[in-house]
Amino acid sequence: MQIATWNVNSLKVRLPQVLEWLAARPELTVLALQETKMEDHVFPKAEIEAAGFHVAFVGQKTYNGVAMIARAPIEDVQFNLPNYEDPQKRVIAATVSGVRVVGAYMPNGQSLDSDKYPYKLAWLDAMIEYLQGELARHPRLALVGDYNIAPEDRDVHDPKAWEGQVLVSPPERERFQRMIGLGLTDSFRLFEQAEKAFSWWDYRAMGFRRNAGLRIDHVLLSAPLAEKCTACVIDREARKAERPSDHAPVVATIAL
DNA sequence: ATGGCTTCTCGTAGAAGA
Repeated sequence: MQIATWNVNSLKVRLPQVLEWLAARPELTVLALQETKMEDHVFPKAEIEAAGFHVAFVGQKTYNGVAMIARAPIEDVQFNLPNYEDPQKRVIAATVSGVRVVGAYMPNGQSLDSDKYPYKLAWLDAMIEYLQGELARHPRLALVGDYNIAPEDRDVHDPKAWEGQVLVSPPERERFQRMIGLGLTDSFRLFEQAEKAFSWWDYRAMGFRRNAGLRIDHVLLSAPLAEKCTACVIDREARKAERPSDHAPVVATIAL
């Protein structure tokens, strides 16, 4: 099976790209989307189902919003973190083909001196606590999405320039490592990868052309899945599209 | 690249993203 994640930065704008991308990947089992930026009553459910997919979603106007599109039924859907009261729609979890898939749009944090930074850290703490229970219930678990954390300096185009900034700060990275400590594996690092491999590039300053990016979108796998993972790739081609999202999809292949 | 795009909105400027 293949599990993918993609921050589409508005599904309204990106729906045609998403459907085209899925059509070109018949092996793809489930795709988690972030930043759909739409309320549920305007979500393009009918279009996605007409294309032959199952879909589940939760969103809000302007910000956040997550969804899951799959070729197999999407079962036992849960929205948001049950242990964290939050009006922001950032989490969708469901079982697809026997795998518990947790799709998350983790907070950005804005900057270290912003109110959004302590929110980010508290949110990540709640996610970690939630994952402990989920991993106990679901041995086959994938945590996918936009983490808004570049785990290591090699995930940053210019570590010196980014030092101490949000997305790379030690408290954020420590929380990423705590997720790893729960028994999850960063599937991307199971394999030899090109240097300077990123999943997000700034729209400004020719970020993509200069490869001035960050690797902040991840597919983390529990041990039974990591053992059977045969590939994890970032699809840079999607970032070359007309009107692209600033994020590229990440796809993990698991021999299940 | 020092914030230079892109998206959104009770819109036409400002906030937010990362």
